[in-house]
Amino acid sequence: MKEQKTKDLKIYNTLSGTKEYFTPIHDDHVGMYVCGPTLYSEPHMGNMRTFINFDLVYRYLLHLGYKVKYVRNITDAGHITNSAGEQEDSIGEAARLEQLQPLEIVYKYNVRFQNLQKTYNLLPPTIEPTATGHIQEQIEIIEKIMENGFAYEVNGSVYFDVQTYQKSFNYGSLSGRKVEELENETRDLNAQGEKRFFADFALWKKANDNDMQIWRSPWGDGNPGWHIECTAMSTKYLGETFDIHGGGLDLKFPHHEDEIAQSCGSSGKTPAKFWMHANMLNVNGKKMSKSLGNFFLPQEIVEGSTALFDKAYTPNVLRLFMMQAHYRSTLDLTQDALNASEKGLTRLTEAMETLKNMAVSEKSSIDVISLVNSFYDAMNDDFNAPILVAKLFDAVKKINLIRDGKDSISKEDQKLLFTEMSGFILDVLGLTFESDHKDNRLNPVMELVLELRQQAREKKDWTTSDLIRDGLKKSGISVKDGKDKTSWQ
RNA sequence: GGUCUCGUGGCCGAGUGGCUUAGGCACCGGUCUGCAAAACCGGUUACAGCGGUUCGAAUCCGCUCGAGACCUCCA
Repeated sequence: MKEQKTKDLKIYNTLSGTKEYFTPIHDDHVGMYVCGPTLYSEPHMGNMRTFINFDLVYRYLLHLGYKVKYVRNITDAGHITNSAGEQEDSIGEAARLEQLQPLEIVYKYNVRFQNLQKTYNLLPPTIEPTATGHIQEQIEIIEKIMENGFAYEVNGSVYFDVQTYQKSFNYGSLSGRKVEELENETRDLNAQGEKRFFADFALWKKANDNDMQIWRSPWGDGNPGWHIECTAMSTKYLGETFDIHGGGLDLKFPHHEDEIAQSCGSSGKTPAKFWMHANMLNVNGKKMSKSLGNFFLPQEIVEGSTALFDKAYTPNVLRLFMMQAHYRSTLDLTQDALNASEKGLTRLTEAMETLKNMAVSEKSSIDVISLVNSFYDAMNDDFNAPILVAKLFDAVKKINLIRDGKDSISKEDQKLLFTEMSGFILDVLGLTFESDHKDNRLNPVMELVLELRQQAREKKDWTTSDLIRDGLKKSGISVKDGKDKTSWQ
């Protein structure tokens, strides 16, 4: 089934602005590069959304049977943020604030980031290369660009020469910008500094006196420009051209545009066939961002320690919530929406339990094949996870109807449906079916308490049974009387 | 100021020319239950406004209003 589904995958390509059928460059091998975090602080939930979305992409490609090489970089070298070199680099600034060395900062936040990946059930990329580990590769790419005449040195710094580049290539092809219009768009025209042209960007920046990270180069001591690390590392691990390049929408311009320029300027080739951009996570309609201060830390949400939410949510809830919106749409993070996903997750989980232990019939009254096909069709349409989730809930409704005897399912169909639903829920969406009852000491106690209540109920001693129920309620445990047995949560 | 995107029912959020009642949650009705909750089934509510194209538009075009993103570090 998967083989015939593989060729139907369509991906929205930012380069063309349309959905295109996806065919890997090398048979069933896929090369994917995604821009990772700059580790000057703990990644917030907005950052996580992008990583979760590309985790979905990675997981579905694997599910289809592709062999995927997934490279996601760690930016551990700070970059001077404007061309005049006035602002401190982000990592250096954090290092000063926390009175640590830059690599201590990076290491500290990398440990947290790795933990977050486990918490949110992100599959580890094939490689997570660091910028500081690839300074030499970056220098070599810069030298190639200079050899090709698309860069120039000024006073120990090297800049990409956009005007010369324009004669052979088209700067702005990804973001749909035109160089001649860019000048009018630029808000700050005073930041030209040493550059020949306002749109030129730094490939290498001469060290300042207060720089905490400095490397040697043919042009003297300094540090690499903002965009060159991605070009160096994607080239090293995936080659000059590879299948998919992903990142947050806010990196489209100038970061990804400059990556394309650097690749074309060095190898003459556009690096990726498909460019994918994940949209932003919003809070009250505004992009979650560090500078606005409207961010939640992924760990805080799980711990229930955010000021805006009055309770904790599991990583599963957050994942399902994000999967209910398409990766190219903005998504508003609200407590109501999280509550909705939380309830939905319970329903989905319980239906899977029902399906697993379901009584089967001779024949099916439902069309399992077309149900399963709808899962693939959803994901093949540019990874449309919200449609997939909707189809899964359609299946949930069927499962419940079968359980109630209003529909029936054959043994083969039951097995197929369970396998496919499990595959999509666990492997593709990355959810887990962990039990809520993790406390091994509490479990036997609750069993005992509920047994006592059951005995009271059998004696019609409602006073005692309600006393137990209400008492548990006060400690946050709700009792659910099912048809056969009583459960708790 | 420039470029671009979006505006769907109480909330989140799919859909992009003609039955999608998308889906989740909430709400209402029912089943179940000692009661309540839970669970399950069923149901209601929409396409920012105005105009145009079309046999037909939430979907295409124009205008108005509103929101957001990028142009500076950003996932």
